[in-house]
Amino acid sequence: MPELPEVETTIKGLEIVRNQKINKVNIHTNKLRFKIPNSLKKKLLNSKISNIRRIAKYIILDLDNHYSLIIHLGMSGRLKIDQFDFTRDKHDHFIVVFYNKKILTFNDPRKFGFIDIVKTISLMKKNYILNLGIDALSKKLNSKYLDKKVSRSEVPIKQILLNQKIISGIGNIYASEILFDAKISPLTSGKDLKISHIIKLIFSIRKILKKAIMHGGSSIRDYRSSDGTLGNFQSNFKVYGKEGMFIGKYRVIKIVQYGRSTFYVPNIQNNK
DNA sequence: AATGCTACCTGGTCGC
DNA sequence: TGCGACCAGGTAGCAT
Repeated sequence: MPELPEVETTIKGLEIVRNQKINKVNIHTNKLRFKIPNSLKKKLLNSKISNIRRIAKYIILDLDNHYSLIIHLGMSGRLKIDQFDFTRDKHDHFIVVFYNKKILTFNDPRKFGFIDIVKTISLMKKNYILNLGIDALSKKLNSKYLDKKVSRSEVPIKQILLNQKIISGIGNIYASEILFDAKISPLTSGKDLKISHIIKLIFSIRKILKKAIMHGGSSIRDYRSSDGTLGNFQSNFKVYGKEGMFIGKYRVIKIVQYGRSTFYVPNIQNNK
């Protein structure tokens, strides 16, 4: 579910617990993608959320005790905020209760997400953070950087967009949407991209992701931001999940690259 | 070093 | 209505 826009939307919904102090922590599932650190509960209790931020698709909750809680939503993870009428749902793995009665819940049917806690000062040394490429919405993402990264690569651009070590934040849905917007074929090797393609690509990355954030994240099946609002970007997908539909006189087709679905319109995405 | 593939896990949908 | 096959937003870790 969660690509950069969904994570960004989730984070906005978490603002309600900024500066709130943690009263209780319940861990119902010990192992998600990784084992939840034994010390996690102890470090969270009676600490206060001092900052809420995003690094790529990682949600970072900085605490006032010099630790940071890291949450990754994986494929199906969600954070919800409840108050008063809370009942534990299936797949609610991790529940944080604040002194102001707000309740933060991590729900993840497929358990591909994870939760970690580290000293804030060593956050950037964590391998999964350290190896991330430039954030898709960072101003540092420019044509010089991207060209350097891809100009000798045989890998198709669709796959390059999914490579978090090059650009972080883009996932399988927005990769298709971005390439359609840029009129670039997903099959194009990095080395075959001209600098003009790369400039267009960066423009489309920003345009598509910002638009998705404005719409509150995507809505594949039932995506909701943490305050329960339904994201509504799905209606704005041009090609993702639209196999067989027409755009003008051309059909959207679906192919599989590296085991992932790609949707595109060959006649439009012709690199011209 | 780069790259391609599998595994992790649950649930929804589709065809029979 | 039931059952199996297949698909789904991500990425670590392995083999090549």
